[in-house]
Amino acid sequence: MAAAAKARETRLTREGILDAALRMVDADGVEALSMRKLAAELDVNPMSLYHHVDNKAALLDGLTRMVTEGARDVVVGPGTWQEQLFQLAHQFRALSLGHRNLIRYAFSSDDFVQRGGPMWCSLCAILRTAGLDEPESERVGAVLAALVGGLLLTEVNGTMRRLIGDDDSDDTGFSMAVWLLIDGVAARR
Amino acid sequence: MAAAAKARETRLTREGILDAALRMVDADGVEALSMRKLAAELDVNPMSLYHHVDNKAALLDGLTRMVTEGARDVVVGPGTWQEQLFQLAHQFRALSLGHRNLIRYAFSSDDFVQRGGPMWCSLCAILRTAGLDEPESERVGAVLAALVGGLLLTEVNGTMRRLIGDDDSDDTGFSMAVWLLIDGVAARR
DNA sequence: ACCTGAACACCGTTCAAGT
DNA sequence: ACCTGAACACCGTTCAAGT
Repeated sequence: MAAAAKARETRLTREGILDAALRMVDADGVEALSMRKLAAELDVNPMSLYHHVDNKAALLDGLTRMVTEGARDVVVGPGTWQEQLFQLAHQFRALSLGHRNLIRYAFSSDDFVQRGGPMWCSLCAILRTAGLDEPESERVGAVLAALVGGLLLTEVNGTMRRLIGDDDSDDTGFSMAVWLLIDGVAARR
Repeated sequence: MAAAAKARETRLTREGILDAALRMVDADGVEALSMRKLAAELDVNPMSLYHHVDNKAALLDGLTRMVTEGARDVVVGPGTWQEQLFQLAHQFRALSLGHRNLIRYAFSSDDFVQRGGPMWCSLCAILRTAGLDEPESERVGAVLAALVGGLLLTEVNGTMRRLIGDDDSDDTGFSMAVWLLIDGVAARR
């Protein structure tokens, strides 16, 4: 109704929808997100959403796209390739922990780790400075991306915490895993 | 109705429900499983299911329990600890690929890899024969269980296939990852 | 162009009633 | 003890109507 529209400070927008949806997912998980509750949150008719988003699947896709965009500009400082790899992994960890519920969902579907995506590229770059040749660094980069991706899931879904007692602040399990990977890479040089 | 009950060769049973549910999940994924469709498949009133299963969540839980039970009796032949680790990983891979849809769901929730579970125990045993002492083999075992669990998810959700071209029959990506892990373990001895 | 209400085809689950 | 039908409170989404 016009009253509600006027009550909102601004017109309904795709960005506003995504923001509200992400807040809901962060708070209560993907399964708690419904088009109808989202509309209620925005004080809007459920059907209004469909003017800005194709459907619920597209909405969730937009959400993961939005969050993984944040990985586009992770940057590692100077240091040995081991230190760089360690830093990189921890940056991705921090990013993932910021939106655990969404990451958990996104990674169980298949498009979280992307060939040519930020994670994959950063890995390959570091591997080349480690002394791996071009084709080998591509192969190892892909394998490592998969391994780190899987590792991140064990962080966001609580497996790591259950197995090691690892926590958002205590990252011993995660760090151990990353060092193990680094040693594995070292054996390939 | 009595006719339907008589038409069924046997009375409705928890096991029969789980079997049918697993078939549906294997065929079309967890999201395609509904209590109502499952009941239709079994030629039964939807509500009859609730006499054998608490609710849908319990049903899915029972399903994962059923499938992961299969891991209870994986066995590795003789050989070096490296070969044994390699074998073990591949057995879990085969097990996972047999029920990709369910595994994908189970692992995005948090109770797929269990401390003291079959995967974790087998890993620890092998690690001790590799020469790691008791506490170290526990730590490394947990980390490795998380890593292999994550790796398996990249197999069932198609990430590995996308990154490497790995397939059910072609396991180059998976094998590379496992060897990298093995080398990482070797560095810890 | 954007928003809305009514409607459709689904869900999981409770509860009282049947056998 | 097991099964059932009706009912409740939800879903996502389409479509015709409003501004």
